Amino acid sequence: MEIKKLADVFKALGDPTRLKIIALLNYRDCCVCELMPIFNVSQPSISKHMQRLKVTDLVTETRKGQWVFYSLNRSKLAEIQSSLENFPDLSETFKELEEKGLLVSCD
Amino acid sequence: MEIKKLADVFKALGDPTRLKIIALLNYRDCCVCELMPIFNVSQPSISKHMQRLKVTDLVTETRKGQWVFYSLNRSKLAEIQSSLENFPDLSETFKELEEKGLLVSCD
DNA sequence: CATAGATATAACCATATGGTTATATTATAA
DNA sequence: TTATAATATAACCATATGGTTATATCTATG
Repeated sequence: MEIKKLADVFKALGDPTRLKIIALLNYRDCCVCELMPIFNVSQPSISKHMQRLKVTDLVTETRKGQWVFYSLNRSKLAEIQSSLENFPDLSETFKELEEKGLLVSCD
Repeated sequence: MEIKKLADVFKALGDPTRLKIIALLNYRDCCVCELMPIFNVSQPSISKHMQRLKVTDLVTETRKGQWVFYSLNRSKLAEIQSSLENFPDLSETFKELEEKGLLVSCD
């Protein structure tokens, strides 16, 4: 995943409320009205968190009657996980710094 | 890791500059003056990013003469990784919701 | 000791974020 | 069709964030 996109996903994970929502969805799909009483926040607040998780592809939604159930996108989580051990190869960047004499040599 | 702390770490990862710094440190330890020319930002900006990565335990620092070299804390990364598949058990939360009749039953 | 280089900190500013209340929108039920 | 429940969106506000410039701190060197 490209760095900017990956940062957006980490930013989405970087909020205690959203992180707990993800832990809850890991247990079972939920709709907004179920999540509301867990967090002491308004309905629009939860709704906005869910949109944020949706646009970053961390959850998917399924309408069931008047409810919208959100599910954890486990494959996205797996993708994030692997991105933490497969960083982009930036050796080219260091080669350029080397050529420009911008690398510190000490010891 | 407790949710609030974990969110702080994800927040630290949730910035393109810091994420690229981490990818660079994955290749080799760096000091602030080496990172500066890579990003088109000021020295204090890089310095603040490094402090942020330091307080979240994502990097460690070692002074070598007038330079401070930052290293990636790989065990912290591993910890983050495992936190993405070991969420806290929140079944108790659902039990309470169940008792209060706050869970939606449909289908 | 005085100077210079590398890094950190302070103070400031524009934008992003996470909450709120008010108001759509959508789907079920009367 | 009208009323109600669930969700989404709009508009707003206080705080966090990421940048800046100016300045302090720390280390090596003349």
